[in-house]
Amino acid sequence: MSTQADAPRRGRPQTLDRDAVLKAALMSYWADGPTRVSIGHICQAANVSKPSLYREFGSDDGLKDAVLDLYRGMVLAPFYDILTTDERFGQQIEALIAFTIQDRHPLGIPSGCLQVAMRAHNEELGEIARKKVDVLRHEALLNYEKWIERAKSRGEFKADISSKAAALFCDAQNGGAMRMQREGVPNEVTEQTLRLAFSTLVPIQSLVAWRFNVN
Amino acid sequence: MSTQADAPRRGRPQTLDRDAVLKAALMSYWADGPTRVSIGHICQAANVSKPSLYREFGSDDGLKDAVLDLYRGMVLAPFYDILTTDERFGQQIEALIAFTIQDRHPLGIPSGCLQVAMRAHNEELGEIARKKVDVLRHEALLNYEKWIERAKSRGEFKADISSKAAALFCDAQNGGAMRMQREGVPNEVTEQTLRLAFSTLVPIQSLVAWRFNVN
DNA sequence: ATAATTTCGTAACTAGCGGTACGTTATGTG
DNA sequence: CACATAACGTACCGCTAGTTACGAAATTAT
Repeated sequence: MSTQADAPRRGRPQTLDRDAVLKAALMSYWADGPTRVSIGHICQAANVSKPSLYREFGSDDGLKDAVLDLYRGMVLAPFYDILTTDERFGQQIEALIAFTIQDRHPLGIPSGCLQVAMRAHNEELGEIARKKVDVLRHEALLNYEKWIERAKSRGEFKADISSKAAALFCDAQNGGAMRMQREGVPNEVTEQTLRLAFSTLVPIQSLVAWRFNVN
Repeated sequence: MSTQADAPRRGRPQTLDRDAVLKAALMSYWADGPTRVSIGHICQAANVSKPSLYREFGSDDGLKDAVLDLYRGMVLAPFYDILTTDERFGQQIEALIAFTIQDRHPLGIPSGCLQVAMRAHNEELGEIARKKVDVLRHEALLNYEKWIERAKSRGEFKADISSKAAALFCDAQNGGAMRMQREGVPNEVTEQTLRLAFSTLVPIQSLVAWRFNVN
C-alpha cells in the first residue's frame, strides 16, 4: 500500500528517503527562509549527498517546487478547508484566526508561513518554484473568493466590496499576521489586529451592536 | 553653502559624488530588491569603482545603512508628516491612502516600499542595516501610535483597541498595500482594501452613515 | 622641484554556492 | 560467476559576490 509499487527493480536499491529530504528541506526553508538555506545545508540536515538530492529533484528549483507541494498539503489545505465548512461566516472567521495565531512552539512548527516567505522572495526563485508560488497564490485568492461569494449569498457578508477585492484583503490580513508572528509580535496582539480587520466583513462581531444602519 | 565646508585639503581631490552614488543605490535597491543588487551593479550604475565605494561607505552593510537614511528623508518623513497635520482623523486617513496609492510611473519612482522590502529581507542584511531597519520600524510604529492617541483624545478614533495594536494594524495595512502594488494589483483595488481596513478606525467614512451607534 | 598626502581604479583574492564527472557499490539477470 | 543496471558519494568545476593590495595620479606644503 505504499505510494510506489515496490517491484524489485534492477540495480542498486535506492537508499534516499524522498519524504525525509522533503521534510528536512521544508523545515529549513520555513525556519530560515527559502533563500538563506543552501542545498549543502539541506544535504547535511537530511544526511544525503548532493548528487543524490540532484538525482531526485533535478535542481534547487525542483526541490523548492516539491517542498511547496508538500507545504500545500500539510498546511494550506487544512487552512482553506475552514472556508468550506458549514459553519456561519463569523464562525469561520473565528476558526481562521484561531488557526493563524495558534502557538507553534508546542507543535515544533516554525513561526510564519512558508508561502508568504516564498512570495516575498519571489524574484530570487527559479522559474519552476516561482510558477508554483503563483499557482498557490491564485489558489488562495480563489478559495477566499468562493468563500466570500457564498457568505454574500447567505447575507452574512456586509462589506460593500467586490469578492475579488475582499479576497485580496483577506490574503493581505493573513500575510500581515504571519509577518507579525515572525517578527515576534505577541499572538494576542496579532489576534487583535486580525479581529479588527475582519470585523469589517461581518455585520455583528461578538456583541457590538448598532441599529438603523442607513443604506 | 554646500553641506561640506570646502576647505582645500591636501591630497588628490575626491571625485566621488556621495549623493549620486546613494541615489543610484537607492533606486537599484528599491526597484530590484536590496538582496538582488550587487555592489558591482551599483558601481556600474553610479559609474564609480568598487574601492571608491568601499572607501566612502565601508561595506555593503554601510551602504545599505546610508541608503536607508536617505529613504527615510525622501519618502518616510513626508509620509509620516501626514500624521501630524491639523486635519481631522478621517482626512488624514484619506491623505495616507492617497499617498500610498499614487501612480508612481509619472514620477519615475519604483513601485513598492524599500522599507517593506528591507524588512522582508531582514535576515539577509548585515548587522548595521538590520539595526537601521529596526529603528525605522519602531519609528513608524511610534508615529502611528502618537497619531492614534491624538485621534482618541479628540474622540475621532472609534475602534476598541490599544494604540500600540492599532499602530501595528496600520503598519500592516500599509505594508500590504505596498506589496499589492509591487505584485501588480491595480491601484483602485488596493485603494478599496485600504478603505475597508481603515473604515474600522473611524466611525463615519465618506458618506456611509449610520445613526444611533449604541455604545 | 620635491616631498607628503590623499584619492583613484585595475586586478586580484576568498568564500560559498549550484551543479556534475566519475569511479564505486549493491542489486538483479543469465 | 560474470554482466548489466542503477544509485551511491568524493571531489571537483565554474561562477558570482564581497572585499582588498597596490601602484598610479592629483593635489597641497616646504
